[in-house]
Amino acid sequence: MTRNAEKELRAKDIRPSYQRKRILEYLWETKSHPTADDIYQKLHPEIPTLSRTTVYNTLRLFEKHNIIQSVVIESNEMRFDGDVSTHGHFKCLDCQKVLDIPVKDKFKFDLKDSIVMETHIYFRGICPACRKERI
Amino acid sequence: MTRNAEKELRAKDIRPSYQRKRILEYLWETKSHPTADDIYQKLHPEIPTLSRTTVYNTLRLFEKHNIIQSVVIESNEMRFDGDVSTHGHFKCLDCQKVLDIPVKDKFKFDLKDSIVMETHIYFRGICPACRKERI
DNA sequence: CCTTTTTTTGTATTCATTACAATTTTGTAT
DNA sequence: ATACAAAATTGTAATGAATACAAAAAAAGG
Ligand SMILES: [Mn+2]
Ligand SMILES: [Mn+2]
Ligand SMILES: [Zn+2]
Ligand SMILES: [Zn+2]
Repeated sequence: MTRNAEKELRAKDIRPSYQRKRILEYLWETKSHPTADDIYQKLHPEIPTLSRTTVYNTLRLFEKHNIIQSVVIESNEMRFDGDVSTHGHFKCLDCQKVLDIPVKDKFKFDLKDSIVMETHIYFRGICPACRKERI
Repeated sequence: MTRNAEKELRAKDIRPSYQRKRILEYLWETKSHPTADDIYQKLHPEIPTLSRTTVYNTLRLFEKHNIIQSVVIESNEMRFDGDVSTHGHFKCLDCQKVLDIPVKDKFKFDLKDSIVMETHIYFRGICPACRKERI
């Protein structure tokens, strides 16, 4: 099942420009949780006129429409995720990668008097690959 | 039970200067999860010579020694917490306050191949007080 | 005292993000 | 196709939290 960026953008009343389509497609195909600049660096060769501002604008637009979500772990880098389902993240302090962590939704918090709009769970530590390398 | 900042700093081999003591005491007595600048604004009248740099330096030093923890919810504001126990946070999108949320540690994630050093859980939404005001 | 080490301070710098205005592209009607 | 209006993109300037740096002040140990 391969998703259609153009259709999904139209469904949200967002004009499917080439830049927007490629940014969305890239977020769908990567699991690296890239920063805005990562996305710019990746797409710039393919779209030579691409501007960083467009990347930032597009990401903000997509997030507002719940097409993507931002992942904030370090205060100096906002990462983006094409998977908007509630799931956790693991940031490796060694290789700096951010990995997905499945979250069992059994886990319920007692926030009865609040309105919860977003749930964020993340861990920091050493990922399996880096742990092995340490022997 | 009122904690002694001077003693606890000495125990970690950190010289208990007046600035350091007051920053730590303030983080213990407030539950607001202040930013570095909040702390500066609060203590500046009492310590007229206080520098923002000292606040930043001190917070970084304290975090490295696990005396405090930083709470990152928005990518443009690092907040600080004198409570280093694992607990969740709730950021109200209305009044902008960050509240503590008790986290039952029954909740276990299957991260068997990783080394987990930090666990962070936070929510975004509308806090009980703001919800009431909305009638 | 004097000397060395540590801490604090003010200023300069960095860098991710946002603001803004000009240019380009797209959509629609003539 | 052409003309015009609306929307998207772009480059540059501005913002602001955090850090780097070096000088000044304070503390420690004789
Ligand atoms: Mn993810
Ligand atoms: Mn807290
Ligand atoms: Zn790793
Ligand atoms: Zn509120």
